[in-house]
Amino acid sequence: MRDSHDEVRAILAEYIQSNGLKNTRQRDVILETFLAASGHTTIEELLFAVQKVNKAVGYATVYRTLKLFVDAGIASERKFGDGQTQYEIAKVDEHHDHLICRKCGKIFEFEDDIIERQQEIIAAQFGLKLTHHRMTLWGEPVDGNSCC
Amino acid sequence: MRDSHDEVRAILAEYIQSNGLKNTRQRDVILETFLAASGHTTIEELLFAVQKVNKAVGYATVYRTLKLFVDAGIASERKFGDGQTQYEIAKVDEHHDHLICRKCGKIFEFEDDIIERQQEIIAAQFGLKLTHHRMTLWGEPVDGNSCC
DNA sequence: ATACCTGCAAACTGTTTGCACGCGC
DNA sequence: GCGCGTGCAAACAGTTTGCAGGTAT
Repeated sequence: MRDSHDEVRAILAEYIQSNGLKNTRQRDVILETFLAASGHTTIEELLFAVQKVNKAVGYATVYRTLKLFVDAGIASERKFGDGQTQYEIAKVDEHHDHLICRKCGKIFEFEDDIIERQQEIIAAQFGLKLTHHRMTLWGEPVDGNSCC
Repeated sequence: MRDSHDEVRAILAEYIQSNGLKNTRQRDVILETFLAASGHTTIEELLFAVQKVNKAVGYATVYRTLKLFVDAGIASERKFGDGQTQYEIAKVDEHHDHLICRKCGKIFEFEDDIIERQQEIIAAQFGLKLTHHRMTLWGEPVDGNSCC
């Protein structure tokens, strides 16, 4: 955990340095908050958490910083169609999809080779080479076997 | 083609009647435009097409009418994360996913039992019963075997 | 000192809603 | 005539951007 976060910090530091950007208090706080959330977070959630440390930070800075994170390759955007964009820590060379509990909203990540392979077959049937995909499942807890 | 559209018209007429709603010129035009598009359409595209027939129609009416179509069960909303909501003709008891060509933007529909079954297995592994899902694939044409 | 960065507010996009008038039944 | 529908504009939510002043290097 520790070292994976350290790796993320290092990637960002390197990106900032080599692009002539600057380290700032705000970016530090937002990064730590983002890492602490360690899952799927929205701008709003991040902003509120960040404001507990630094009251003056506004939406614009969080938006701009998250965009920076995406550019630096440490975050990726997800749009589940519920309005707000979700951000998660980008793990290089790891792809996963999502399963969302409709009751508690919890988001699970998974990866499935059978599906991935099947997707390539489907794309090929239409004469296309699969570049990427997005798959989201929604489910409800079966009684007595709840996730929440 | 003809009869499938007629069926849609009938469903809407029935819905309008049994809910004390009214037939209007605008709804007719929007419905016919929607059917003619017969694929994935945005509010904007619909509006422009509708305005060729009736210049006065505004966004609000198209939005409200498409919402009516969704309520009536003849249209369904799709959010691909590119900003605008897409609408397509709802086919009862038929589910499909989408494959989008990154070059020409063409949207293909497909259905795959292997994937559907696998999705249920995955949900079950997390203690959830799959309620619905969304899957979108993006691909590029392989040279000489283009879709566009 | 020179960029870059920040905070604020204003702009923007896609969508929804309040209201006065119009029209279907 | 009653009530739903329409068109317009204003309101919204999420996000982006311009600007004046602040700060890291």
